[in-house]
Amino acid sequence: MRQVTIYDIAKEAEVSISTVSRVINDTAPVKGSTRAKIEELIQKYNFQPNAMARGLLKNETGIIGVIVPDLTNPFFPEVLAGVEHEAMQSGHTFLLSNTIGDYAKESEYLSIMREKRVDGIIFMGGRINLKHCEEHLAQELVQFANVIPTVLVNGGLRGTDLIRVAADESAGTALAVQHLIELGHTGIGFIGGEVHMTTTSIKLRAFRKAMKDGGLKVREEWMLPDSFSIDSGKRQMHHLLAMKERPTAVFCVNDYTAIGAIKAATEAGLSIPDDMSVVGFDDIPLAHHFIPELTTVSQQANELGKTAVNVLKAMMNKEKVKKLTTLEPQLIVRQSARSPRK
Amino acid sequence: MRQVTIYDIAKEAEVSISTVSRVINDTAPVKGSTRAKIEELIQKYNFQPNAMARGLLKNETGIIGVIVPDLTNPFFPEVLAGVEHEAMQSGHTFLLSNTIGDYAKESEYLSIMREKRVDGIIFMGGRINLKHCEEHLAQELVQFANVIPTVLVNGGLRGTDLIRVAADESAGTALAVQHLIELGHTGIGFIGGEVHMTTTSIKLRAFRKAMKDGGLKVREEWMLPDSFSIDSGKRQMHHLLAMKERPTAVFCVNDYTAIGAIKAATEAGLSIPDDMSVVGFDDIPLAHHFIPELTTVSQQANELGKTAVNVLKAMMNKEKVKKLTTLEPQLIVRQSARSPRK
DNA sequence: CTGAAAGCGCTAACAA
DNA sequence: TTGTTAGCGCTTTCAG
Repeated sequence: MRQVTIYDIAKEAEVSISTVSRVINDTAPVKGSTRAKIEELIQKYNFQPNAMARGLLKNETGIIGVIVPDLTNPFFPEVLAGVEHEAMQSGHTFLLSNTIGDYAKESEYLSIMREKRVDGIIFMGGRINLKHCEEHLAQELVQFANVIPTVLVNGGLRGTDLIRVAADESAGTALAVQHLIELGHTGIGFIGGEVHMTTTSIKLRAFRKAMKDGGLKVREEWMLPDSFSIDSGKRQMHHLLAMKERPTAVFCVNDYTAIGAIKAATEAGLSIPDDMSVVGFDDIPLAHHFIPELTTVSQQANELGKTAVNVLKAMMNKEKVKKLTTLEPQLIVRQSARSPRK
Repeated sequence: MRQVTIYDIAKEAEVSISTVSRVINDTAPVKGSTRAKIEELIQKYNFQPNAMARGLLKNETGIIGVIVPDLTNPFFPEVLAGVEHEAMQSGHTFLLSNTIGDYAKESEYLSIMREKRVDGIIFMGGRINLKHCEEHLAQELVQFANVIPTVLVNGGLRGTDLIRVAADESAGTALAVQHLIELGHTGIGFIGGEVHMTTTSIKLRAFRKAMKDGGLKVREEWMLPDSFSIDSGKRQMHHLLAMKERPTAVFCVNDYTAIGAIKAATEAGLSIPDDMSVVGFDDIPLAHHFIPELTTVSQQANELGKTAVNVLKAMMNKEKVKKLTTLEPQLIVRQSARSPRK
């Protein structure tokens, strides 16, 4: 089914294609009667100009590429919602790619996005979360960013000056740990995350600092990174429960691991928060509805998405933008943490 | 930053652009030495052909449009993951739109997708879930589908013969209710959903039928539709708890309402499933990790996404496809439902 | 094996 | 106010 083109409209209206183009884009005055006739025809055939043809000429697509590591982790849809809201304002749509942390897939998508000539991309997860990113992966992204406006969300590439938007995870961690300390906890554990990823090492460092600032000692055997899944939270809580001495509270790198930890503790007969306090990170929508409701740290995922788009738009307009835009996390106090039993 | 074109390559290689095109697409034999030179240049400049130019010519974009109602409901990311997996196989990418159930937004996105000349779309939620869809909304979609291959997921438009892929929600509901009946429940309530939406009316009807088949009477005051949110689940459970006579089990239209219902009951001092059984629908990832773990019905969201793409691809290849492809739901027995107390 | 040329659908000078 | 024309970057005959 061939779609109708500007030629079809022009022919039937007995004008040139330029005139049709003019009424479509309202780019120059057109006589009322011809305009009316053309508009009627556009209506009649439900004509939509071909974005590829236009894009080819104007060298833009109206498409923003978004690369996320894991759509099934509710944090990302939340960011996406923010991205979409903001993108829509300016008539941008977005091309989505789920990389499941596979670097090859990231490369592939990067390549596709270049072919498609997206107007800009927002990159999350994968290589930009690595403490030590392989040189060729880093270079690939740098080269990409040389050609297409790029913003990295919650990550970065050391030694490069790619534009970044990030929540201050260090401050967020401090908030959580301080809360636990104020509640009276003295033995606090750390669960989840992967040590080779910056999002974890940042939290690890902030955790140690907050403990020290609070006059507390960190017990190395209670430092239990693993991964970001619910199961890893469970696993490490089991681990903890098997010890003769346990912390009275744990900080988890995200809400998933916190949920896992609570699950494992509950199954083992503990009551959260009476027998142990747990705080999470991210404030996913379910945190509010879990039993018990999760005390956690909000990264303002939605805001993060909006901000990323706005920075990206500024770049697309060739405006000057800050290398790093930081969002302040907030502590969300709910039910999963309270003062320890005497 | 102008990107390099096929002309740049041709010039430097001292050949015509046709030859370059040939090596890119491997569409005709090219002398080894020239091919080598060209490939080297492509490498050197990191040349990527402009997809718009190619698309304009071949009249295809390699893009699949996906319209979803609510990204923050975990059911949809799950479907998307399936969509993506399958789309990738054939080199397709996807444009995503979140409509938050806003019909105007649906229209807008439909229009954008036509402009962008996507190769096909997958439509979920919104108008195709309405029991009575306004004529102009229906017509808009029908016209769209006339021009661009379209598959509707878990919905439809009565009176039209648009291609559909859907989980058998009726069978799924029966599975859940039968399970409850086998467990020994005789008083069963129904929570959540909106009566003007087919996904709800289908479940409502199947619920009534299953009750009847099981020799049970449905109590109208226990039929409590509302919406699909966690809060609506809470609200209706409160409602139920305030009655002098209550059911011993409730069927919820989705896992969100089930979670809400459990939450409200727990807060009111009941213990689930000891004091009341609850079954959900969808089997979102968290169903497995909630406390208690949710007994629910899986719609095979991931499979739904894959199937939709495969049907769509068949349509794009002008193959004949079935009007309706059905997926069988499965009962997932976990902890939130058990036999009632004597 | 390779080049010339037409054309995909549209916009934007430049004339008229 | 309108038409003519030259591309945007690429693929694909059709001739060599």
